[in-house]
Amino acid sequence: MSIQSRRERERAKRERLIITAARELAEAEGWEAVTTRRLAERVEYSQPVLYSHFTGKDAIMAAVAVEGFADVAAELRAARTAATDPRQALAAVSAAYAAFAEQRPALYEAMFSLATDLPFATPEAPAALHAAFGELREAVRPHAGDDDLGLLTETFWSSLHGLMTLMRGGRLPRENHDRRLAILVGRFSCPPADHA
Amino acid sequence: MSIQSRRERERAKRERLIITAARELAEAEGWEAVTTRRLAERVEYSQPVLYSHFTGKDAIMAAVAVEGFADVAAELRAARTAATDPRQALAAVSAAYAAFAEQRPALYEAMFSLATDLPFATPEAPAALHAAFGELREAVRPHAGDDDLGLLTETFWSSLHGLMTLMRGGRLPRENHDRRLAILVGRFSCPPADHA
DNA sequence: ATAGAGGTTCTAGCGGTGCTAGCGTTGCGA
DNA sequence: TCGCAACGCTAGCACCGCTAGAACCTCTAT
Repeated sequence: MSIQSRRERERAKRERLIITAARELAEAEGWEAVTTRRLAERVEYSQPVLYSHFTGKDAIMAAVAVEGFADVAAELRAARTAATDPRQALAAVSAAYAAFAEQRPALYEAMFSLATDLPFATPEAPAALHAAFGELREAVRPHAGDDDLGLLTETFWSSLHGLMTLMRGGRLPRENHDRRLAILVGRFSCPPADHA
Repeated sequence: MSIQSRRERERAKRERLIITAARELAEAEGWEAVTTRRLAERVEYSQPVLYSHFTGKDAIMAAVAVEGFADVAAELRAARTAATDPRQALAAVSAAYAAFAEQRPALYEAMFSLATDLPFATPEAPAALHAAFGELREAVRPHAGDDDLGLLTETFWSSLHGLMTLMRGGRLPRENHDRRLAILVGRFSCPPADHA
């Protein structure tokens, strides 16, 4: 019993080691530099050890992504609770989201571009993901007007995601990023009084 | 002179063949199935021939992407000019954009996710790209209010892009796509009367 | 007509990828 | 102390993008 539990502990520790090594390597040199050989070398085990913990490279990236959801949820929460009025809260949360994507590009990529088999808009999705989405939803809530809150949050989140993805891919010039963000917040914090 | 021009014609024809073969293969099986070996086999030449036309696989994808810009520009234009009032025009253009992304996922991916070395927001960008952006801009123009038209268009485009990428990646459920699109159009077709 | 020159295309291979079969070792349990 | 099971390793598979150099084919000039 004791021996087995010790082994399980060591296994879990090694699994954490793999995840953080993958994350560090990705943040330092990008995901294309994260090969199973380099990752194995970094954790000082052979390649097949990775496959005793994860079904494949995708699963490792998914594990890194789950870490990221917890991080972004915390930062969004901090931004939202520090704000005073609803409009400023939306702006602050947007800025926090953008800063996260900008400062941790590889992590962001794992969360929203790679790791395609992660469950998202279902109850099976990681708790941290629900937490992050919840922060966005609370920031959006005062601006819902007649719109469905969940769908509005998804739409706003998509807009933020689009801005960050296109900017990182060189599709949008970096210089006017703040102004674009302000425009987005302005449009979403204007609840359409009447749709007629 | 004649011989040389014939050779150039044949070369150009073969280049078109490569591009369309890459596009068809990508649309049929996704870009991960487009390997230089399979592509070469499909055009019935050996691999090195590809490299006598393009600097690498990235350049082939970029060529496919440029084709896509022309296509999407045409469809956006058709949607915009068929509309009667500004609000409906914005909705129609959005729907056309979404339909394009939905029906040609591989082409869309080449345009906006892969092919990272394409010049975008500069005069050197492909003419078809400017045309596509121009269609969006004209659809957005009546809704600009106090916002800068160019930046507003970029922001709106980002939102559309975010919706489509997240949906294609399984991050958003497909079912409420139309409602999200309607929310987006509603928010952007409501020019904020006062920012105070 | 024919030999040579030049350009074009092919075969073969390099170093890398994700992943895995199967062997050798190690350390626990009887 | 000995057998066995679990574990991690070496070695290798099929594939990737890409390229050097040989082979071939066409056009030119004698």
